[in-house]
Amino acid sequence: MVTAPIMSACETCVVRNRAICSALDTQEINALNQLGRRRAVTAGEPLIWEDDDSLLVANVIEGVLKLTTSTEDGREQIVGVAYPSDFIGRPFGHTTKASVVALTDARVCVFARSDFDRFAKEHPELEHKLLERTLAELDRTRSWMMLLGRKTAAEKIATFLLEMSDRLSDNVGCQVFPGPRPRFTLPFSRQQVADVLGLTIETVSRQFTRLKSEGVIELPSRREVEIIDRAALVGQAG
Amino acid sequence: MVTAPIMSACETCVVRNRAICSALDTQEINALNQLGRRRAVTAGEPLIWEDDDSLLVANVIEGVLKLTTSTEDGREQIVGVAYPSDFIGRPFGHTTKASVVALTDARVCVFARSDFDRFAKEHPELEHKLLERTLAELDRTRSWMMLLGRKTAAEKIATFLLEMSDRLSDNVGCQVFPGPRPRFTLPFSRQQVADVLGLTIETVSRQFTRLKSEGVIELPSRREVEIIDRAALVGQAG
DNA sequence: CGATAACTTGACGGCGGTCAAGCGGCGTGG
DNA sequence: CCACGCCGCTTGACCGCCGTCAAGTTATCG
Repeated sequence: MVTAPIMSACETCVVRNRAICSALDTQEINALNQLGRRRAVTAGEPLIWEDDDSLLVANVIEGVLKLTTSTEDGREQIVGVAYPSDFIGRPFGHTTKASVVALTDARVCVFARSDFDRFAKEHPELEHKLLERTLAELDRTRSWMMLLGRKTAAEKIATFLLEMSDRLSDNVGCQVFPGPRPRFTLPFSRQQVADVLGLTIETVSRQFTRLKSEGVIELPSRREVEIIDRAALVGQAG
Repeated sequence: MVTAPIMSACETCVVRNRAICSALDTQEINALNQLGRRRAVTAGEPLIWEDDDSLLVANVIEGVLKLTTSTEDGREQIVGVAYPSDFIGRPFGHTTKASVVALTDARVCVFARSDFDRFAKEHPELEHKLLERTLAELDRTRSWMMLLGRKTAAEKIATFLLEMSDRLSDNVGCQVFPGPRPRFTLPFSRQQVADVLGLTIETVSRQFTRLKSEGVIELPSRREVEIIDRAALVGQAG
């Protein structure tokens, strides 16, 4: 029986060239591959718990996950959303303050934090990628603070739909006509949209209905959104 | 006349061992010193404008600065606060989406972004420090999202006062009795407190008055706060 | 086809925003 | 030293957005 050449799963990984792994050459990525393992997470399944010892870090290969914090009395706020090629977890010696739960079925590439920390310190190029990613995430998070602190429900919904349109079309890869597609499937339930925007489920529902009745969007099914009048959304986004 | 030994200003800098510079040895910091310059910023003076080309990055030596974003119609949200030893600005090729304005008279150590970027890539230890700092800032920002999205005005104010108490006592350096001091001077006006918490100035004022009348805090002057009943604040922080 | 969860819709009320007036501390100038 | 004016803050009255509570409707799955 002929054995295939030794080759890590990384080399055929769909996010090989987009995740922080892109900083590594073949030899390095094989070394990293030894430390990690692939793992499937089904929709709704948690990957990391709030106030966990944060033993895990991971790259998202496929699917969408939410990062949340909660108050003791059960109020929840989604503080981040991780898409394919995103990095999740908290390296370098701190406990996470966010839970990570899969929104869709997902595949991730997980590492023990201690292993990852050690490997990263020995590979500055990897750390540089991680730094760029973290800086970008901080930018995004800060613009979301503006939304949470100062925008009305209508503005929040409009901004959210525009962002989803951008984000989800990014993940399509190559489109014949570039730019956000007018139609997409939300990875969020109504309650989760509310948790992203700091609203209640009823307010989210009412705003969706309003936009539909104004002819700005169409709602083919519960999870699908089609943007009919993008300019109107931009106008309402504040 | 006897000349003093050549020595960069960095070596006597008060944040030498706390800022990201602590990653560098004497020779390296002298090289970095060649690239930067010290600058005084008076209270209210801007250092970086929103949507700027982000030509500057800086370390805070002394004072407090705010990072803000605004909507076109003038609503403002403070998305971050920089204290001594904090790093400000956006390295690695992106425009900032936040303005930076001094809240108190401040001294910073500024670099052209391009110079800093180049230097950082050649000094992985510096990048590592910057990464740790950015990760910590992201954690803080995310917990602030919880506050903005899900907490009531009373909870916001209580959380804010506790955070200020922690932050400002940190900067005292060595205290005989460790732990947050019960009294401090706010670097914020009422309007700025409102901009941090996503409230209006009137609501902030009313909440302060309420806490005072409940005997939880004392307000010796407009900018000073004394925490009388810390447990009550913790209880109200949600 | 029924059960269950997710969502929508309606009625109502309260938190916090808006508008407006009053207060007070501080700096300036007489 | 005191009078004045300004600016930041406080307080009050009112109201609207959005949260709460409840009922009705639609998808989904056994």
